[in-house]
Amino acid sequence: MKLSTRSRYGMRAVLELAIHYGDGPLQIKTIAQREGISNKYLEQLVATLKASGLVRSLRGPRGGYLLAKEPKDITLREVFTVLEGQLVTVECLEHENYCSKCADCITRKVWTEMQDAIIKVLESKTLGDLVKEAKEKSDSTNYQI
Amino acid sequence: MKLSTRSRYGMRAVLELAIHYGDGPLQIKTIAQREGISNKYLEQLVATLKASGLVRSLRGPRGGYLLAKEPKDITLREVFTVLEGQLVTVECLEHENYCSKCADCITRKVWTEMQDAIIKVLESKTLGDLVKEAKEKSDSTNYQI
DNA sequence: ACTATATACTACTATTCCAGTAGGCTTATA
DNA sequence: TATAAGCCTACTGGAATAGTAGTATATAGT
Repeated sequence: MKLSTRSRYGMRAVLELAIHYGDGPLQIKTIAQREGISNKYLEQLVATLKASGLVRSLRGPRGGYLLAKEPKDITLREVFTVLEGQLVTVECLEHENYCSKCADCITRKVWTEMQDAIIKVLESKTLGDLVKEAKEKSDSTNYQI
Repeated sequence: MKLSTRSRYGMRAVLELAIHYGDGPLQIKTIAQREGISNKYLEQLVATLKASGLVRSLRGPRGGYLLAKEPKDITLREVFTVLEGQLVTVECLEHENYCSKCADCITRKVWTEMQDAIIKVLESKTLGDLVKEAKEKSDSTNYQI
């Protein structure tokens, strides 16, 4: 059960957009450089985010990407779901089929609880919260210098 | 983020062992048949479980597998960890490296919380609990018949 | 109008992991 | 000693991951 780079890179990129929310568009190459991610690969990830409506873009020189909503109005669950496809640990959680195996149904309940726990964490946080954390962090860093 | 069949099959197999704890060894083919899993594939999964010490085996005719401990003394976390390798969503949660990227560290904190939530769920349940659920379930089923 | 700079779109690819299959070897019981 | 179990190793098709590459398109500034 590992997170793919999709989720990790994607979440970081979105956080960058959130941190610079209100400063005009941010370009792929800027984010990619800053986060040490492949330019072209990130382009594809961001395309997914754009398709979902979470992010919008401006083409041409001085263009780039922006969050479509305020950071405080975007939960991590939204971002994660877009990046990771669906937040489903087992298929049968979605397709409500009849299930003949007893042990299967019991364990399925476990997976459901696991999934709910994940959702709860992601739902409880917005990009705004992360931005705040990031700001606090850089503040304390500056303090030490 | 999908569960592999390793975890799902493995957990179901272990639950079978737990349900029949005290009844002598249970054979691979029995479990595989009962759960609709490939015989040979399950054999490999159970081998992992045995290597971890969670399960022990008896060779020869009338042999099979048994839980090494009482169901009530085995948490789902133990089982899951053995099956899924490590319960790590991101590498850097383990390898405590210096991390130069700000957004990375912030998101990393999110992944940590997510992982902790998963662990909490799995740690709070033992195989004994699942056995109880399974028993209750089959009881109520019998009632209806 | 031209040019530079950005996104948009599509196709390809190497590598790894998943989910098995196959088959011979070893051990213990009846 | 036959046979029924686990033990061990190798192989394999297919899908997903993590990219790379190249071209098309839009637009801001000159």
